[in-house]
Amino acid sequence: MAGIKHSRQRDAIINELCSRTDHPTAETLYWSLKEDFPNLSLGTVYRNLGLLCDDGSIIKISVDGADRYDGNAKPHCHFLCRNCKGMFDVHNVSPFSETLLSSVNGEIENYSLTLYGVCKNCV
Amino acid sequence: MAGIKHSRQRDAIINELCSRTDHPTAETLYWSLKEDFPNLSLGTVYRNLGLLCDDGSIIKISVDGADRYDGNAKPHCHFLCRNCKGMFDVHNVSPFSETLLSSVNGEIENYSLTLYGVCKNCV
DNA sequence: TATAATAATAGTAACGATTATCGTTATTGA
DNA sequence: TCAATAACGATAATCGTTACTATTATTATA
Repeated sequence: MAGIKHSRQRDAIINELCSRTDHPTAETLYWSLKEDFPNLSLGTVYRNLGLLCDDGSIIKISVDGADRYDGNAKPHCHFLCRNCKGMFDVHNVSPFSETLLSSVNGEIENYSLTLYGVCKNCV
Repeated sequence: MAGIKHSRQRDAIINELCSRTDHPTAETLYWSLKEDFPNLSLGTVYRNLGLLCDDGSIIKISVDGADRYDGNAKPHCHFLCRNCKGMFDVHNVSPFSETLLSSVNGEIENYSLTLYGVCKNCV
């Protein structure tokens, strides 16, 4: 395999991201991994998240403030609570109606749907 | 009216934003308005866009890179071309199916749906 | 119309998130 | 085991955005 090497840090980053469903920011991941890698660098986290996004194995979600990452690369929707800032998956649903698909002037390759509101935990 | 004054700059900002459909960034608006307001400040653009978002008369769209603004505050979808970076409105469509609505653990107040792909202009 | 109160501005510094740089370390294939 | 080099940690630089402050413009009132 030319050009790509393994690293304990990269394995730990993807492992940590995929083991949680809270769509953490780079910095959140960084602090979680600090326990096992006391001198982990935030730049390393960003660099690896970028690489993983590029090869399509994870997803970056652009939101207000710091971007959040999702270890589940299969397209799906998210719900963002304006109270607790928690982001939850909304699975197994296609948001696209026939009318929507027919009114787009282009070929849809991907999408990002974020719903905003207050989650059930926050009443 | 307590606390709010008019300003030529604010009027021009909302006027410019509402007269175009390309979902400009703050900086794009800034340069467009520079002609009429040679010493307009970028901070003024940001401040007013923020105020207008707060009172719900415009919308901010979080995307990769600089945020984009939409003078049309009525919820609707967007299509972002990965080639020309153009952002187009997708009108008169509700993206929500019954199955989606029923699988959300909270009350939906708003949403942001961006479709990614290549627009017809870019083949 | 002049005046006083104050919201809004321009200019600029500061900030937070992210990316780039660079010398050192770890991984890998021979 | 060694050489080549990808990845790292530390940190500087960049970018988008917000905050600060002295000045200007708007507005209500006399």
